[in-house]
Amino acid sequence: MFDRELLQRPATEVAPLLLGARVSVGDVTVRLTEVEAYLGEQDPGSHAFRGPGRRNAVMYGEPGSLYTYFSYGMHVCANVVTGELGTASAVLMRAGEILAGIETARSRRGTSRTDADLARGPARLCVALGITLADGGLDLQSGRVRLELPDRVEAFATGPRTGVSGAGGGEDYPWRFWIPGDRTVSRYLQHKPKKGP
DNA sequence: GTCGAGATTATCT
DNA sequence: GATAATCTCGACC
Repeated sequence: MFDRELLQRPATEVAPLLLGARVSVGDVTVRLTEVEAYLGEQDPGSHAFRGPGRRNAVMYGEPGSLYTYFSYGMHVCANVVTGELGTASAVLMRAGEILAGIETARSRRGTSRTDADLARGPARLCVALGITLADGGLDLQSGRVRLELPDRVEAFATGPRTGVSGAGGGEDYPWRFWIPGDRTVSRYLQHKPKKGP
């Protein structure tokens, strides 16, 4: 199913609902196991914090669109745009489990050894699905990239965002959501225990 | 299995 | 010119 009204809610509410959702591109289908919420201009960790720009314009647009961006030069990451028109909230798809088209995904990601690695991480997910910058702004209901929401809400866990530099990371923004116990959840996002006194 | 450091380019100031 | 919502690789247990 694809409920656009559901996607008009703030990213922090939509994010847990996207867990277990299926994303399909061509022959490849992925089940989302980890996502992260970004609340636009009120969120210091968001690309939209400093206002609209060429890169993040899609985030201000229709909920249910695909927002793609380049990070660290070589990597592409994909978001689902949420919130009402004019708000810059979005949910970053961080990891997933390949349900179909695993051979296509494998051939695109020659470096992965295990199947669990194929879509573990935002950039890997995009490579496995074949999402590029050219797919940014597409409609997730009718475009090349399809999103299908789960029938039932999965059990989920929350935690602080990591990978966000400067303000916006840490415990003040516990907007990371994942399915507990899933092996496709990125390891470096798990709680890092510290050896302390 | 886990941990730590380096690479690389679109986008914005 | 600085910045970044990351990945890969090598070293170690």
